[in-house]
Amino acid sequence: MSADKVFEALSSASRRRILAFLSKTDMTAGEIAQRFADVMSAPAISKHLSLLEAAGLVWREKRGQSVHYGLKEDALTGTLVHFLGEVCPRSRPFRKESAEAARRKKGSSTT
Amino acid sequence: MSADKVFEALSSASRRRILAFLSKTDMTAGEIAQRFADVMSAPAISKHLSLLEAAGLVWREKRGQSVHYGLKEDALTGTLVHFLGEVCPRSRPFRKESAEAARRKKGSSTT
DNA sequence: TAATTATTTAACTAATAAGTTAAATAATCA
DNA sequence: TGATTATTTAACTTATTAGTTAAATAATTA
Repeated sequence: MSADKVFEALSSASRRRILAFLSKTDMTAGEIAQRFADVMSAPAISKHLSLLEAAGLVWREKRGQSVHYGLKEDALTGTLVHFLGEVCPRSRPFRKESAEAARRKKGSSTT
Repeated sequence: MSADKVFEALSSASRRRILAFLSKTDMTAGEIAQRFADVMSAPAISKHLSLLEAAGLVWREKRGQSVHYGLKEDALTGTLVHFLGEVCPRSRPFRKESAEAARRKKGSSTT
């Protein structure tokens, strides 16, 4: 679950697309492979999923014949937010976004 | 300034260290090279800086003999926050971090 | 102008990555 | 058991990356 592995995993547009696809719901390897069949073979998807799992960004669970994969949102956001904290401790846009998120969360009580 | 180039740029631990080093203040290519001299040559640093600039993560300005580089925080946070929004629209840790950031910003008025 | 300093470019090497197809493994079902 | 389905592993190819040293470029100064 090192930052190295996370950023390595995120460096591929294919893997980022897989993560985005998983954001809606978890899915089997076959479903994911089918979704990207126009662009990549099933073994290629399988390798991407292994790498994503090694980076700690997805979980994997075998159920019967299929293997289900799901996003580990906390690992992803944790790493990126931590990195942002290191590199831009006082970034304006991040704080802006943060303030918005906090506002949405609380309703308009802080407005 | 594509997300592709940003994630590509961030995939290297060396480049992430350069970014973190630039977070304190901007610096000349020579100063940066000196900082990492134990681990990498000046031409290697120069290539990393070019790549970071191509990704839109740093600016470059020639002043006299030297070339100064500085972090473009907004580009970095913008890309990562946008990506998080796509992949984990309702991530808990991000919101938690967001709430903290908002709190720090406002003082303890919301506590 | 010649020498020095700062940085980048060129040419190269070694390692790694992303994809391929074919074969192996594992679970289910007739 | 044998066939089918789902997924992964193996073996391989091609392209890219990160680094190297040596040479080129550009600005400054003696």
